[in-house]
Amino acid sequence: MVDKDDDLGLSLALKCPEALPQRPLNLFVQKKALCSDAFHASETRAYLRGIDVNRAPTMADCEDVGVSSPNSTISSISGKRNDRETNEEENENENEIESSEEDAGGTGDTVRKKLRLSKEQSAILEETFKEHNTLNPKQKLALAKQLNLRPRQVEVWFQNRRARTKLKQTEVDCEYLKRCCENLTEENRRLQKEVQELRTLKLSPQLYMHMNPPTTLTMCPSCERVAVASASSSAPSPSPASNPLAAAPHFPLGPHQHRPMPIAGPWAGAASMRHRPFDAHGTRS
DNA sequence: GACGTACCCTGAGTTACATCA
DNA sequence: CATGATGTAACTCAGGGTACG
Repeated sequence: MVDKDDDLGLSLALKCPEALPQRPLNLFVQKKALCSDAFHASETRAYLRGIDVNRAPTMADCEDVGVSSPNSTISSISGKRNDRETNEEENENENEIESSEEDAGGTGDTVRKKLRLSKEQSAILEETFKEHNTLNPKQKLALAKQLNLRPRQVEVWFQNRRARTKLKQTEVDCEYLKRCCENLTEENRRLQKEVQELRTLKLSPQLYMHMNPPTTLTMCPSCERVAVASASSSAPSPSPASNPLAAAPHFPLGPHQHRPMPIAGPWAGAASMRHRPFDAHGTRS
């Protein structure tokens, strides 16, 4: 088994939250020992009712009574591989704890009490989690001993803590993506507006009739296209109007400027003006 | 080496209790 | 005091990895 000691800092770098694995429902997968555990679940719960978990755990509370998920010692006790080193240590830990028959449900009442970890316990758990967000069995036992909790409780705490961390990271990522989306929307709006202004200019003959006649053809170094009328009006290639983001590189704000070209006609003028700098009102500078 | 089985661990989702406004 | 919202301990289930025969 992989030793988790050296793995995992605190950061769960969930950089792609939407890529979370989708679980296919596979009813045919053979699962060991789960049926019996599931079967006992309700009994277990009923059995648990009346146990005060806000005290030091007792033998009666411990996993070997049946209060556990399939991960716990229930399945491991009969385990083939029998990492009994672990279980022995767990039992040893559990044996330190006094048994309390009455707490174990003498009344048969059905109340699942819930442990509230003390501030000190929480602080220690948090500290440990910062160091490594998963625990190997030895660490788990040591921590359980230190906190006077059952190993299972430490295990559950780490599971839930990882889940919370991941959830938080997902929220952060969502927020970030939301802002990206807003920025892009704003950029899109701005470019659409720019296109609209260019179209307006194109339809105003007096604007371009007074232009100085261009003397040379120009070519955009980015797209390598000469600003020819037919190309600008009918070519299917991306234009600022249809794809502002894709066209953005063709509208550099800095050194990328073009000289006018000697083409007559409204669209020709517009085509050449396409690469001319405009002020905020869409007029030529 | 491939295969089947048993076990262990973890993530995801859910439940239920405790606490607080 | 009752109630809804929220936080979280504990649980169930499914899947992946490993050991072993």
